[in-house]
Amino acid sequence: MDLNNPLYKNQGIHVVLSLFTVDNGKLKVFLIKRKNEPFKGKWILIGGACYNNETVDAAMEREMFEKTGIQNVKYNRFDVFSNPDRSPLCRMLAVGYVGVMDKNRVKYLKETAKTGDADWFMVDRVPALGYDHEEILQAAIDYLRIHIFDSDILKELFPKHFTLPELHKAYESILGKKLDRRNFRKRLLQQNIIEDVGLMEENAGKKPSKLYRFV
Amino acid sequence: MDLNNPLYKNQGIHVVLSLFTVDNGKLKVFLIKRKNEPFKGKWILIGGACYNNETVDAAMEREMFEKTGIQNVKYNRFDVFSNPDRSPLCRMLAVGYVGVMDKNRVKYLKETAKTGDADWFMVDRVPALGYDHEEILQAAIDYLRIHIFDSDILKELFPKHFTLPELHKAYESILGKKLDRRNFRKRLLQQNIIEDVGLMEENAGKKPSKLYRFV
DNA sequence: ACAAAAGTGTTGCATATACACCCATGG
DNA sequence: CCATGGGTGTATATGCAACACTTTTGT
Repeated sequence: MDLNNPLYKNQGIHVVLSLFTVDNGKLKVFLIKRKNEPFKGKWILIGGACYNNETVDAAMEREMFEKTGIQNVKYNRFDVFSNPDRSPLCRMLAVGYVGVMDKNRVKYLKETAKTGDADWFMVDRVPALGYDHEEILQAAIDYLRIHIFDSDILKELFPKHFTLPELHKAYESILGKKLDRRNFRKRLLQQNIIEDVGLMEENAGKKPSKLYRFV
Repeated sequence: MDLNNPLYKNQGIHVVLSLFTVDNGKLKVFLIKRKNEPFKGKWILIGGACYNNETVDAAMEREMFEKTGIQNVKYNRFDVFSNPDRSPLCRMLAVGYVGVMDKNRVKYLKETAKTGDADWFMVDRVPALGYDHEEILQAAIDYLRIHIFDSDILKELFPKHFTLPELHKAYESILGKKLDRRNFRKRLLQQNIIEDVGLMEENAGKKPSKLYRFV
């Protein structure tokens, strides 16, 4: 294999993270406004180049930490995006990830060297995105919906306690449809991924709910 | 993004195909003996570099055609392998694929510029492989076993007709366990991916089976 | 008629869905 | 005491697993 063969010279690897949260019963995604070319002024997903000494997972964790200040959260690698023209500078392969977290824990800087601004957007009100990130985001949403019940990917959405009605609303907003309250409860409880904390909600203005946590 | 930044210079993309067949009731994988460095003399899976003007799927189809003479078959992309040291020459990311085909249709050359030899190996009698291909192969086998019932990936194993007992044996050899004949038949038939041809097996030395084909 | 393998049907279990009632709180 | 929303149970349907008998061929 010849390193200078123009057929496969100047290739690179992107990691791209679709980071979701549920805020006020709405599924939102974290976007960053580019300050530099290419796609200056456009919004994009969290992402960047994978360094030579990193696995793609390590690169994604580094990007997540740099852009959100959060570490050690669960994420899922879900697909590869390899259109040769997806990045204008050189041929970049993208590895796509899905992550979910509590929006209040994300501490992003309004001004950094590479990013101008950052914010959460409702997934049905997303602006035009740079690169092929609209395609990647749509694939990420599809992946999240398919795997929401067979993965504890929502763990980080409630880092401490939560009530089942809260979790129920989160599922409904992600799936975009209603789920029966009672069946939802049974299903989650017999999955053994959540447990009763033994405490109750307080001052809710209604009958208090039990508090649960992910195990 | 700086194209000469040593942090992400000289990266490349491999596509790696674990091509399976079922021969004499045994699951086998297609391996090629390397004729050149690196890993000269070692056996490896089908694979190669992705060119700059190709998607990874296109690169995999090209590699499959170059190594087997077969085109237009179903394959599944299943994971990414990104250990920085997985290839000795430079940092190469690998995209893993699974494919299945009729071994008699594979026309490989015993001598080519890049490969010395090629053969089918029973998956539990595989020699030491070059690169990280043992890890990739194991992941491919796991993927094949998990997805054998929810995909028509076996279509190419029987390009023309087949009997249900034949298909049954193929499933058992891939999964490495027994499956109930009657439940297997019901399950396959109600998936609507196979159909009765209307003909019968001939001269089988036993009660003839109906012939089916994939739709 | 017998051995070998193909073809078919029934039953039970587990999981998911549909659905109705009671309970605790704040006002 | 009433409105709101939380908590629980039961009946039904569907999918998968366990299992036994009949049929067709070659010898």
